[in-house]
Amino acid sequence: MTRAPATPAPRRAVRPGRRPGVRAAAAQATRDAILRAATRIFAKHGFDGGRVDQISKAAKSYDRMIYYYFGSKEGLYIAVLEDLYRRFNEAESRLALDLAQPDEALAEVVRFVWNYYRRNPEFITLLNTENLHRGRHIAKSPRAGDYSSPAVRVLGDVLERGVERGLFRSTVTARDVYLMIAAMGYFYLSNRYTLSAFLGERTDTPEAFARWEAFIIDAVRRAVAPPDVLPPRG
Amino acid sequence: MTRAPATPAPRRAVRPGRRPGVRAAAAQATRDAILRAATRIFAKHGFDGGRVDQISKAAKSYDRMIYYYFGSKEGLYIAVLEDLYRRFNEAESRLALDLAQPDEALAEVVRFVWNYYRRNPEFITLLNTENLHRGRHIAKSPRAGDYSSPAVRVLGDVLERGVERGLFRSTVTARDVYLMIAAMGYFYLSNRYTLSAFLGERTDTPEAFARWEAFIIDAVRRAVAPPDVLPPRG
Amino acid sequence: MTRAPATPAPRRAVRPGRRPGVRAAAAQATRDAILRAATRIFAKHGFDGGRVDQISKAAKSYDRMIYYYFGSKEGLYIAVLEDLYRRFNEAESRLALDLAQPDEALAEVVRFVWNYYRRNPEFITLLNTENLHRGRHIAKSPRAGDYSSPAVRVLGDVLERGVERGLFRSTVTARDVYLMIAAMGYFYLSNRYTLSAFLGERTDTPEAFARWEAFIIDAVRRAVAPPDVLPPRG
Amino acid sequence: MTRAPATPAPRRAVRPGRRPGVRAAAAQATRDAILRAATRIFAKHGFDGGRVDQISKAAKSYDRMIYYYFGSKEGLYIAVLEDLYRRFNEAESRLALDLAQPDEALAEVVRFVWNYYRRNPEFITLLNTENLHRGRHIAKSPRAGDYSSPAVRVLGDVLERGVERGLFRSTVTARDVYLMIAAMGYFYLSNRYTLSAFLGERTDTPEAFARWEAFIIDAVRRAVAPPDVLPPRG
DNA sequence: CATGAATGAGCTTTCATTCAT
DNA sequence: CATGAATGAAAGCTCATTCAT
Repeated sequence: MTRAPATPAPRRAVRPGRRPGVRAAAAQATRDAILRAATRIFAKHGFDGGRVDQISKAAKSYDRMIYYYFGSKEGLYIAVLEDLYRRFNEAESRLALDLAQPDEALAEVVRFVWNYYRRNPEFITLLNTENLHRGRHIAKSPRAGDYSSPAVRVLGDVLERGVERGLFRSTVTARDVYLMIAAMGYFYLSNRYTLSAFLGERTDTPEAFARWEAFIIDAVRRAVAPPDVLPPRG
Repeated sequence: MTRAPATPAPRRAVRPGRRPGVRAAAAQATRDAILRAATRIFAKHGFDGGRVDQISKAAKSYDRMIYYYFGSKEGLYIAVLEDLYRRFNEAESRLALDLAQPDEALAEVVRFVWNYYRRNPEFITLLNTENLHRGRHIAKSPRAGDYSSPAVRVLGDVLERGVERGLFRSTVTARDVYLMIAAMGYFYLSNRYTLSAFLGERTDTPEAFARWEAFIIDAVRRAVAPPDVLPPRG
Repeated sequence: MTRAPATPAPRRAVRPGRRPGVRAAAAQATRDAILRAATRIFAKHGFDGGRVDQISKAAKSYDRMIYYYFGSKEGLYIAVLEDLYRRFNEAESRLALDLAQPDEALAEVVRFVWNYYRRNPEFITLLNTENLHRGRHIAKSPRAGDYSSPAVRVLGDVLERGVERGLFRSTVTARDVYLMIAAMGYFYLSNRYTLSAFLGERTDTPEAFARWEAFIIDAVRRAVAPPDVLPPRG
Repeated sequence: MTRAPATPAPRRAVRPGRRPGVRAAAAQATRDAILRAATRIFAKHGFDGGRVDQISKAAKSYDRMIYYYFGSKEGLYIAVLEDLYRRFNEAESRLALDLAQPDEALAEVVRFVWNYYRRNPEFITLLNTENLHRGRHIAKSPRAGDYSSPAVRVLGDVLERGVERGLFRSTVTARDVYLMIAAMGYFYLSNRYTLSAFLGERTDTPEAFARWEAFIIDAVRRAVAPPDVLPPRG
């Protein structure tokens, strides 16, 4: 008989409608430890480079438990991605802006995104890994559709208010501005190692970071500034 | 251990100071075929995910030849990166701009970078892979220092001319503008798969590409526009 | 990336149209040693019970070589079955009978089958294992159709001659007689271990074997004897 | 080693000398469900191929219960074999023959065995599996000796009566006739999958089954017919 | 008795690499 | 230079079994 590669049904740690007891809490702890370890190791080595036993060891658990809770290496990786998206969305949801000051609120969005990337470097490497795989794994997640960014909506409110007050031009979309913010922060951090070769200088000193943050804010403010402030071509 | 032994001295295909004969030409062809195949496969699967025998098969050669020419899987990967940088720098060097029209020249730089990324998708995935590994491999390349971007210098010339003519502000650096251009193009293409989940829309249609290119050009023009055109904060 | 379970193309040891050199001969020896070891071990422990590393060790080779030559455990098992059928058919083909003495020739067929089973116990256990799996593996063999028994044809000749001479009845088919011969020999040997429990006696002494052989011959002779010799029912 | 520890004392479901209560009945049901599931799965996949958790799942119970009731996988397998023998012996015991008609009674025995095999295919595959293991498991059963076949005794009576009446020859033993009956039925069913390859025809149609049953009956009648009816050799 | 979690050995298979013509 | 065979470590995954409520 050949081995059946069909992934067995993985256990969800806590069943709904049941108060978790001591056992269940311990189980949840095991599951969480594996998930955290996997996040770290997949972020560091990618999906192919991340070894199952490295993860289980880092979680002070056993290979077997990975299959018990997540069904397969891929199942674990998908769970890591889902958790990553969830945490990012949660963080974005907590973003509280003063809409009365659109220009400052805009800067605040930039700072939020930039700082999130800086404080969660695994966010970047995991997304890169997933994009290397052409989104194959996240596509398998049943929750793949739930992850549309709250920040884009918030940013839409900010822009709208700014337009009303004549501070912003009306021809930019929240989507494009959000992408710009994300791009400038993400790329700088994501590609810092190869950038050194291209630029011939350090890009990861506190001063360099601060300078780049200021540059992003400035560029974004200019991008949304009313159109008539731009000089004619030439 | 057979897996990671001391790397033996790899052969360079064509020894300098010797006219290549028929044999040497065949050898060069083999070497090139391997390099091309490796570029494709490492770009698709990453360093860990790319299999040696997949590469040798794709090159219609043999595993053994990879070790003959490149010493090891890592040696091959480094050669791929060097070749990648070299080709990119060559392309940048061919960039001919009309400095008499700084604003148009600036847009031309954006278009060049954006199109290079679009036409060479393996450039992006290979750089991402290398950054995942924290630049570990390219650091081993003896030619690592040679790759500072010609485009940054050219862009410096463009900006300088624009400032002279009062078209650009004098407080932005070529480095920052170049990073901005690169970031906005790179990120959009690199992260297209996960962006779908975040944005809930296609980002890879011809129209979407055209729109984003226009947005980048506009944002960059605004970033370098004289400072006094920006409205006061509020 | 998930592991690709697709079986790679296994090597045939000696390519046609090429005189085997020293290397090829050694390779063939390796392949043969694995095949022999696998025959022994699958016969002893079944397909599931037979361990890959047990086989490679018994063949004084390496696990890896099994995959090199046979692609997978299942591929090896199929090769074992093909070899088993081939050897049996070859042995049957060598069966030389004196058709001038149909009665003696018939007994000779019984002795041949019985002795083949006795001398090749792995033939029985391997067939049993394959039948446990409902013929799943042999069905995958491209040579599955080539194994119709030569002995049935030979037996047909014997019966025909006997009928002509009035020694045998004309209403039995070679197929049925062959099945009878095979059944009585095969079952006795195949089930000898559980038969002990049923019968409460040894069935594997030389005397017991000789007695059973004589009984089969007698029963088969009676089965083909002319119909009018049978007494009426009662 | 966790894999093959000393077998702990398994529980018998219902202790003798105690009226089973509700709990005991539920326990018995669990035990029976496991036994039935195990019979099915060991019959289908053999001992090595049958998975403990496949069995517990099929029985809608838990792995743990198998160890509770049967001590180990092997203990369960032995229980399956014991149950198999017991049921077969019970069925044989229910065999009621009209000794006044020995010839018909003989045919009845053939029909009984043949139909039992046909209706209980797991009987065959489980016996084959046990014979593959050289009777290792059944030898461990404390009840191994109790299973001598009632049918052999009954068959002895039939033959004796037939001899008295001059219908059968006196030189055949009940054992040999029983083996002949068993062999011809068992082999035909057990080896049906590989027989297709040898014979190049279907062996499992209703017509083929009926023909073979008739052939067995005829062959057995001829085997026990008085010796003088056989023609001289030639 | 039932049930979820834990355990660690061992399984099949794959990998990068080297040997020997 | 090319090519088939060999090598051994290690990968992902599964197994029977036990622990602890």
